[in-house]
Amino acid sequence: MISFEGLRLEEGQPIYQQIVLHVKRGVVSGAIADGDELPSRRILSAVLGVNPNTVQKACRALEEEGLIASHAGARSFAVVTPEIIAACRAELVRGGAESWARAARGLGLGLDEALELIREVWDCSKEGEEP
Amino acid sequence: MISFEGLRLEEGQPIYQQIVLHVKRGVVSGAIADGDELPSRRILSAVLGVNPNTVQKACRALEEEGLIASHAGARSFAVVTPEIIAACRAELVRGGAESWARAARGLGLGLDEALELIREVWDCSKEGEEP
DNA sequence: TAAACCGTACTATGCGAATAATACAGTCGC
DNA sequence: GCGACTGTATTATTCGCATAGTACGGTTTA
Repeated sequence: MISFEGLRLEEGQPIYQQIVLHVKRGVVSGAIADGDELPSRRILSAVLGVNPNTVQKACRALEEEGLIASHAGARSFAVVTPEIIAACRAELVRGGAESWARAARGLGLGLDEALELIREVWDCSKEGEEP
Repeated sequence: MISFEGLRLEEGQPIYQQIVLHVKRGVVSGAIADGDELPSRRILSAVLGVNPNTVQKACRALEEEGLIASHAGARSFAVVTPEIIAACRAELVRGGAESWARAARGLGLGLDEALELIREVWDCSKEGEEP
């Protein structure tokens, strides 16, 4: 069963996108394997404290991207292939790195400064991680 | 006069926040100096192709943060102090670095992999820069 | 088979962002 | 002083996100 315990909803971004992102992170980190079952729409919405329609919207998006498969009437389950893992990894890590690098360059940072900054905040980012 | 030529509006984020971000980037990169005049709300809204109220909302936010000063009836101008530059720099670069580092760690990357990824996308981010 | 669960769809409502169209008062240059 | 500009405020409308409630048909399982 796919876990949504670590999902902390934040405002400023659509909830259904945060749910999609949580699944993609799980796929990339290996927490979600091929064939893993999703909680039902109703149960997941109760767990997250959001509306079932919001969960359904996220599931619809996930199915359109091929990350889950839904048989009307039965539980949905994850579809994880090496191609999907690679696609999610590229989207999540590399996409974020590119946008940050572009921003840093636009702000006048050099490569060495950027690398040093990452080194600094890397240790900082260790604090506050869940056990 | 503060330039907004390089501002390319994207959907998915409130326009007024993008305007605020553009000004902060200009302050950090040195493109905006203390006392620089802003285009009028009406002219800027025409240039960006958005509603004057949206520009006004951005200007209101900028004034509340102390980045611009507005005398009712006269042109607004930028207020750039070393403290403001430091604050903007911290908010823009370090904030982005922290969030990306946290995401990369959550995805199972190590520091060395993260640094290597930044090195890769750094060259990639050079392409597509405006002259 | 029948109850309990599942995915899916639909309409209605509230809210914030953005748009649109004004209106008013203060400042500047002639 | 006067006209052209400025910042500021107001109301109404549209759109996407989230909520709320309900309904239908398929699947599972006891």
